[in-house]
Amino acid sequence: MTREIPDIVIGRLPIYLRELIRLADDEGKINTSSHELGERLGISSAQIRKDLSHFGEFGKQGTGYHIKYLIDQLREILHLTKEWDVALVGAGYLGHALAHYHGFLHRGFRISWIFDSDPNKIGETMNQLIVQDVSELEKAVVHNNIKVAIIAVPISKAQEITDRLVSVGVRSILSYAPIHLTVPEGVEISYSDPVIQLQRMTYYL
Amino acid sequence: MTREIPDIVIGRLPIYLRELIRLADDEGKINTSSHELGERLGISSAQIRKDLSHFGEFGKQGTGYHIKYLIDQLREILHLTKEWDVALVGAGYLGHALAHYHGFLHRGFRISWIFDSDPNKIGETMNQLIVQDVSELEKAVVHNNIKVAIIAVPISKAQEITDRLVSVGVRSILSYAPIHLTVPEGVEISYSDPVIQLQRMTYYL
DNA sequence: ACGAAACTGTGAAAAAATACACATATCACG
DNA sequence: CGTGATATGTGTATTTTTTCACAGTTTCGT
Repeated sequence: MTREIPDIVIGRLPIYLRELIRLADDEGKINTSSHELGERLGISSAQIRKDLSHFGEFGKQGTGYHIKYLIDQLREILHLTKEWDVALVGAGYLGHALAHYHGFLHRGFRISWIFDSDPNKIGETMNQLIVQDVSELEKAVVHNNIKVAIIAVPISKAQEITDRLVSVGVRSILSYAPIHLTVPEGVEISYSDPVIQLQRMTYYL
Repeated sequence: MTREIPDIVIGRLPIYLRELIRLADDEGKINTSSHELGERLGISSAQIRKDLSHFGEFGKQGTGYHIKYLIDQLREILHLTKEWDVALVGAGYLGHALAHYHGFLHRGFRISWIFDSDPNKIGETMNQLIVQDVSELEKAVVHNNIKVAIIAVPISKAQEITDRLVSVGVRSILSYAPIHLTVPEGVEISYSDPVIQLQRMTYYL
């Protein structure tokens, strides 16, 4: 049972989780089914059941899933039972937007440090946090045992910042720099480049 | 040859394009190979060749690919030979960051309109553009024949804005709202939710 | 108490995506 | 001019992912 679970399955779990929370909190539902969830997400019910079956049996035949219970299970699977401290590198427009984003806190993450190299930005306050000199990066990451970081720096600095983060123990990186980054085995990286997404879609236009 | 090309293949083309441009512009290279490109992107060379072979024969045996030529071909395939006007809906922190992002212009997109519903934001200037009342959305989209939009509004308004965009002809939507949106057949949608990406990675922590 | 309806979890089948491996072409260089 | 090194494009094999379809459980209404 606990063999290697496909990455593609892991990638769908947060989407299930997000929709389940919406079902529970916004619509006050208690139970749901793979069919209902799939309908809402544009995913087949069989796929949802198969995905969940990698981790255990969370539903009940005839009844479906108890939403709160499934949410708890998914949170455990995804290691979201604690709140992860996140280091944000880059305090430009995007860093600013991320610093003020309210969506992290209820979903398992807290931006706890913001770094920049621009002397004009260092010392500035962003949503309660003071922008730190990026030269303090390693010290802060080690000292606070940070495992998760977000990179919002220019292309030219992205690989260097990545290397520095990895060197002090960061193992999950979300990068907004439009460039492929090289990381060692065991470090997860995820990209967000709006242009890549738009370009994919214009193919169909 | 011109049968249906898998979406997953289309999704990789912009990544190839981005790296090729980097190879040409930043490193001054003239030629490359599927091996070199794959090495840099963490993709197998066979996959790159197979992907490209869906569209034609762009390389030369023994030599590889002429970068500029391949860039041009990819731009044609992805319909990036013209510049797409983009409507940005939502002028909050994120909309602000997107409005100021310099990465669109050289890669085929121009944010041409920004909309918001907040009277305090309407009329404000953002990177040369004046924030418009969202009630003008339909008129502007139709009048300027806009096909591409970016949504940076709260969850509660995302589906409504999506429906309105679609109703006036928008067919490619990039949404930053953390919610699944329903669109009719023939409309492409792409999501960006940093939390989903982070949650996927914490599984491995 | 019982039949119909609504579900799950899962082997097995089907489909899709990736990797292999090789015939063939080009180039550099002696 | 010939040889070795380097590459492509692609048919085929392999692997991965998705879908099918059904036995079995639960609930509900009567």
